[in-house]
Amino acid sequence: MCRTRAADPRERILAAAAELLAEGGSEAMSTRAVGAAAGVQAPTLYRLFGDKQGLIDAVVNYGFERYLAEKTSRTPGPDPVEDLRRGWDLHVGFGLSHPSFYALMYSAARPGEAVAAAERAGRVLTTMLERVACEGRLRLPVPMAAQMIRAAALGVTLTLIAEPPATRDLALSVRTRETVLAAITCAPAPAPENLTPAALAIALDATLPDRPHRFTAAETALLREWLRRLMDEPN
Amino acid sequence: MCRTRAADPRERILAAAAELLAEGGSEAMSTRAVGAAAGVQAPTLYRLFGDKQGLIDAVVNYGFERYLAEKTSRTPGPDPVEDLRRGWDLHVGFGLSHPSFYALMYSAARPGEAVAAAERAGRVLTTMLERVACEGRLRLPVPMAAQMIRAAALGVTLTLIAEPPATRDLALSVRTRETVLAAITCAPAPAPENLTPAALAIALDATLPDRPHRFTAAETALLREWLRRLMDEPN
DNA sequence: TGTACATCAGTGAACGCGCGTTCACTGATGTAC
DNA sequence: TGTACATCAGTGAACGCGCGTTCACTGATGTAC
Repeated sequence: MCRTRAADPRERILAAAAELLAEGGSEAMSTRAVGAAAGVQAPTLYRLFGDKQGLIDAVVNYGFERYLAEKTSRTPGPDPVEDLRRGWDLHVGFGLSHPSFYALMYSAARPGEAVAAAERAGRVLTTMLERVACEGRLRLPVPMAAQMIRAAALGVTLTLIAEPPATRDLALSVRTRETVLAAITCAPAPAPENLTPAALAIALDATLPDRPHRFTAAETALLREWLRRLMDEPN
Repeated sequence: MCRTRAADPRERILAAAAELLAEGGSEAMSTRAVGAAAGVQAPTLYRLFGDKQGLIDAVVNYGFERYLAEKTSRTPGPDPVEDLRRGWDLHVGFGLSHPSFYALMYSAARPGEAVAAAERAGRVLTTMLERVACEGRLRLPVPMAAQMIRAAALGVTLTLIAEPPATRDLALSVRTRETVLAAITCAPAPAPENLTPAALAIALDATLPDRPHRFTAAETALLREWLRRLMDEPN
């Protein structure tokens, strides 16, 4: 018996759905089309993924995972700001090479709930920013910095996706990236003048565990409040 | 005969469609629902708007127009950068108060074609930037600056829309706005040190008519090429 | 002023399609005795 | 080792719905003579 298809129907379905999504956008990924392309009857989809939304979530994760896997290792480099730069380019690159996946992941404004893959990417960003903060090189609190980067990268990626590939100009991405990074971070060397109270407060806030050793909950809360007050100090 | 409805069916249909769109998003705006809400049979829609897409375009324009109308006059102020700021806030404000309209206008990634309203807004932005350029205060060529502002505003607006209204923080918008504006423009007073060759080239390029007086087409093209080369001069 | 007719914005009803989903059943696999 | 039975991943076929769209017709309005 020659087997031209993966034995595992789950894998086969995900691959078929991913291809339909890549070729024809989310509209092309109907349950019927997926079933037909994977050589599987409708109830199989429902047993494996619950419902259509479950299938969508699974297939977006599948595409994102595969994109990450084909890229270089995610081990952090020596310069955390350089890591941010690489992460930005990875984000934009994924959007441009998989626009339908990207749209489902980020711009399909389903109320409140984010796709698992997007949340994972968000946590990676937060980790990177905490490393920057620990070096005293972050000018903003981590959540604010993360939100700014994410929003700017989203806008740039969607803008470039909307552009016809012929006129697409990555200069928009590079320029916006550098603008945002410059606004968020300080110079590479932790020069003394960058170790402002604000930068140090941000660094401390990012380093602090949820409940520091020998601190009560109330003390921790007050400390955090003070740190946050310091973050707004002018340079 | 009491008439509780606008006499003009076109107006009635647009109002009904806009309400459906605002309440239930683009899915709720089916031709049948619109017809029922406006008290009109299906063929009337098709005679007035051609097809569903025509209706969508019309209703998005309708919503955008009404939003603009209820805002203050669009007369330019003395400081063109301040106008950019106001325009940014107008953009974000429209997105937050009319998320479904906004999604159709900007993020519904239909291949290539933009909605008329979005194009109009884009032209307003370009005009504002040209005024900034004419004062020698633009660091980037107008199209690049426009694209950066638009991309950043898009990302910020979509991010805030995705946020549940309770945790929405306009600080993201303000911070990103100022970051981008600072990267794009120079100081308010046209201090001599800002009148770099690059800034002046940008100003000249924006001021220049399509075919300057007593210039041939070839001369104009070459001049523009040189100006563009000057724009990349480091500060 | 009155009649015949063209125009056209609307109505009422239906067409056909593709969708997400589910019902009843089959056949292979593993397990208890 | 052999039989009876439970489990469960799959099949084949259908349900019912809402969608965009269109057909054939009506009744009001304006116009020519």
